[in-house]
Amino acid sequence: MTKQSRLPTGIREVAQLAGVSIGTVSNVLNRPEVVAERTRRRVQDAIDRLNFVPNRGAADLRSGRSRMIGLVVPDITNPFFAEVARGAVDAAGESNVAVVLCNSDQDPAKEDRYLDVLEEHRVAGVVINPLAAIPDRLAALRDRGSRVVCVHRSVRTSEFCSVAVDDVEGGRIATEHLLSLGARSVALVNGPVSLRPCADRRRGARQAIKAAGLPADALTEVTAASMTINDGVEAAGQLLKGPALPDAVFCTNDLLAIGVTRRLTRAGIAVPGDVPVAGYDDIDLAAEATIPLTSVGQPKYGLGYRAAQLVLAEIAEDEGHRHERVVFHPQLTVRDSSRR
Amino acid sequence: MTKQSRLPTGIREVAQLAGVSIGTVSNVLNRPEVVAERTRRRVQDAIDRLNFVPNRGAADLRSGRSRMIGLVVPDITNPFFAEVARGAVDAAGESNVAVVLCNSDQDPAKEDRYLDVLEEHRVAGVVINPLAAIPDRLAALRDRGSRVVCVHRSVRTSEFCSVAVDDVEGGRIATEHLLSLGARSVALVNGPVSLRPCADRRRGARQAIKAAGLPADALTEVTAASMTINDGVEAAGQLLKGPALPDAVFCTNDLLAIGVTRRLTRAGIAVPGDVPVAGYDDIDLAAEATIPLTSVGQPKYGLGYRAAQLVLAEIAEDEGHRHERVVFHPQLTVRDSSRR
DNA sequence: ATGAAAGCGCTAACAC
DNA sequence: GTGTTAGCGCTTTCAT
Repeated sequence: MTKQSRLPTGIREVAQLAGVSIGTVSNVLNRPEVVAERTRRRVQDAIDRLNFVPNRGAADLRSGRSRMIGLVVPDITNPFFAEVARGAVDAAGESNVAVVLCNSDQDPAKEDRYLDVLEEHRVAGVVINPLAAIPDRLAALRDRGSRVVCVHRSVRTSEFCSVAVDDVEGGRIATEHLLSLGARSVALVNGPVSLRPCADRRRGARQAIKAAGLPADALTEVTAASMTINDGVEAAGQLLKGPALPDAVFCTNDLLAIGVTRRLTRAGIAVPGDVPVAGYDDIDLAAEATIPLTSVGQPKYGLGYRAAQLVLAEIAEDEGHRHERVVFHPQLTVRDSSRR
Repeated sequence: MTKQSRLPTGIREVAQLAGVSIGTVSNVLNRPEVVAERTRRRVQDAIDRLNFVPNRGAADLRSGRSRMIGLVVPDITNPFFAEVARGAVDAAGESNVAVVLCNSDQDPAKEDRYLDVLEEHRVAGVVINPLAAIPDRLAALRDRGSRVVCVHRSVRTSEFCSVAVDDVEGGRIATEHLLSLGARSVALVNGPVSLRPCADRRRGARQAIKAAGLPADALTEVTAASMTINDGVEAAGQLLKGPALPDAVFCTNDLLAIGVTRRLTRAGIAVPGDVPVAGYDDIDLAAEATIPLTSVGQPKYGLGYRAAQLVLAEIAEDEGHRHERVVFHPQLTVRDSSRR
């Protein structure tokens, strides 16, 4: 361990020890190629000996740049957003950019408070999963100099870069898979269609039915109030009370699917033997369930990673930037719940 | 939307519009009580009209303070640390302190790189789940002016504040619970005892056995190479091959417990009827398993929240601080897997 | 109660 | 190639 001087060592002490000016030290820090090899080494030695760590805040202040971005998610405790965060932090880390984590909790007031904090810190950019109603706030943020990219929520305007995954496609491939198993009728166990993802996934399911040449009523719908395992159990109850069981069940999230599977199994209906089931999101629980669940996965890590990349690129481009709308493709993982 | 001046508005433009000096503006920002009500209002008006947002970085630079802390966890994707992070971010948020998220990935090199970044940003403090070997690095960080508190890992020295949960106690209460069900022998399905938590939980289990007046060999041990569901399945296989089944099984994590339960059930052994099972960590999967799992839970959110509080307190105390070692108590949640 | 002035640690022209 | 100098936007004495 090197001896520490009590006062934080700064660029000038490095300069003094190396016998150069502070400007030169700054140069070896930021544009090493411009300084003579010999001096560069001497300065580097001083830096090492003094254990000097440059003050990024001071540099940022002076240069007008910033080595920080903000990440605003509803809740880092949600595994989906934990993955997104991981991707974003990794991407930022590669450029030595720090990520400030904010949880909006679906609460506009909280979101606003955190955006204020990010603004005060003059972050170079923000990756955000925005609440529906906040486009103006985001525009203001951008006008203040922070680049903004939206993740996993389609923004009407093309004012920002955004990255999302195609839910219509997800609904389609899940349903196609079920149909490929020979199903002629499928039940859609859905959450509130007021939620964009639920509406989109349904749209995809309908497309698949239609494309298969089946009548529209080959797709029956059960709508759950929310999207928990218990809601799935209840939904399956409805299915069981109906006139005829569907040939297959597509649930728009995994918890619903697990609930449905449990209820069906308990009623003596074999999954997948009698009725194959597919879910959505591919949460950990899907793979680890008693009957491993077929599910549509989203490239969560990729979402975050790409979003951070976009924001970093936009920062680097420094004016003259065309917004990009990246759309990822969901991916179907077939497991026992739909294996014949 | 208020009109934006193209150039970011600063304290001086506020001063000009309000007809006061910049010093006064600074005062209404930081010590409102010291400025006359009338002036305060005028300045506040100007701030609002100009939509002025103070530059925290500049303020920090000048004042030597900092409104940021770092959070270093192995992996935010791990639900345990996601909860910890949530707690830390919430606590920091209450003091309007930004949290920079870092994932060390159990990789000393990465941890080191992130600590460098935090150092460059001159964060006021760091909440960290440190790798075993890094005390010196932490000391250096602290000497550089950042307060450091360790979370969920006992640090030998009392050089830092730390917050952790008592694993010995956790092992004890789980085992006591199993014994209270009438078990006279229990199998401990453990991970590598080179891991501190595994060793501690075993110690707790032994304490419980001893306290119940049972011979030491009433506790049999199976050690798994790692701690997944599959390892649990295998461990249960060993149990089944043994001369006699134990009266109960305590697994030092939930995945092991789920694997054990599956294997036992498949072998016709009823859980909890024939053999009650308890796990550890109380992950989501525990409650949602086919047979909901009894498990020892840790106050993850609390760990993070308290850790951040400690670091903020230490920052505020500004010298003359006695390090605190906070120990949380684990809590047993009884579910079907051990319900008679 | 307010204003004037001196920096915080660094970068970026610009001279030499 | 290197040194000088003027700030970045703000806080903080110290006068007034």
